[in-house]
Amino acid sequence: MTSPPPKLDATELIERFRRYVRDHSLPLTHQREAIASALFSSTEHLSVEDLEAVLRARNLHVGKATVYRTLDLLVKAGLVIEHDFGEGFRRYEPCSATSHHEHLVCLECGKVVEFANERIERMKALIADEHGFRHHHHRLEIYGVCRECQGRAGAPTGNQTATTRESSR
Amino acid sequence: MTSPPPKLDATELIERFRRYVRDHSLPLTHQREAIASALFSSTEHLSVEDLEAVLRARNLHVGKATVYRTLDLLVKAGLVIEHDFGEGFRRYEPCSATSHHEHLVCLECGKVVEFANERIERMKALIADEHGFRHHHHRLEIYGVCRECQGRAGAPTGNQTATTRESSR
DNA sequence: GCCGGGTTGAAACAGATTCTCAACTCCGGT
DNA sequence: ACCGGAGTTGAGAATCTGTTTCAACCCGGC
Repeated sequence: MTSPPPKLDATELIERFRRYVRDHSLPLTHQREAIASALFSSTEHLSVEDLEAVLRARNLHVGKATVYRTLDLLVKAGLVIEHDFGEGFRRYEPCSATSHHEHLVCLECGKVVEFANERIERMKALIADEHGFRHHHHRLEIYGVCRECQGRAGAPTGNQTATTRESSR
Repeated sequence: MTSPPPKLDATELIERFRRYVRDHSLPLTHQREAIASALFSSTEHLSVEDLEAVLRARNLHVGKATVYRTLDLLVKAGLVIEHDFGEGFRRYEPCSATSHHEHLVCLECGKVVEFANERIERMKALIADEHGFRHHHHRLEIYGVCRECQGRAGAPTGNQTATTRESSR
């Protein structure tokens, strides 16, 4: 369909993390490596819960406080991007090679598709400018129903109501 | 800079709310009127905490459960829009006359400026289409520093305190 | 005024994230 | 290899937003 989103590979990201930690004279602990490696080895948008599952599957026990602290560190290091899709918790994504991208979120199955659009990018800078804002970052998410879920939902009109998967929060 | 965002005025909104409640054979309680009126009388994006402050200032005691329930009702009635600016809590805005708009958020002082852009609107529909999504709604926020805060910048110490209410989350 | 269903509010609860603090680990210097 | 101290860890408590519970109460039709 479009370009498959190419990520920096896990080892490269780990390498950068080691360098960051060293350059800031912080200790490089097993936990930090475990968390970074677990997150970098995924191309998904992981929640803390997801991440803990990965660690558990690798037979590693890491306290949640440490998970949160390390994620903050990774974000600060610029190696991980934090997302809030309005689910009531955050998701984390390894920093991808593609400069910047937006997200399409399926309301039925939760699938997240990434896309980039040069024109929207430019327009945002323009709008910020118009209003005298110094642009820092932005957030664009489109919520809808993906092709697969549309097929599955086939029924006539009034499913407008039935569609929502009503994330409690 | 562009069009000033004209809101439906408070009395009109209250009127619609009364109609909605009546048409759904729900009781019109004092609490509901108080909450609706407090919210409608503001043009800000109020948090629940803000709203409770307004009610307190009017010497009205309303339980928070009722505040949340009434806000849900107002959202369902289409008279109020719910926002999540990633602060860890939600904000509510009286439904404006301008069909749809996006938000510029100042990272320093928290000011929120609204804007609408037809072209971005169209582009979003297009992108959803491209990826086979049935567009439901979206969310676009641009974060930056407003003109006033830019001027104030450079200065060392924190007005940061006075302005932002620095949500921890 | 009576009745009954919907509403209210205080408090308990839930889920995500942060804080606390004693024990422990990393790592540079020896 | 050993020391020491600064930084980290983890279990649990605490916090924060938001929801649920449930007995008492109000609205509105009769």
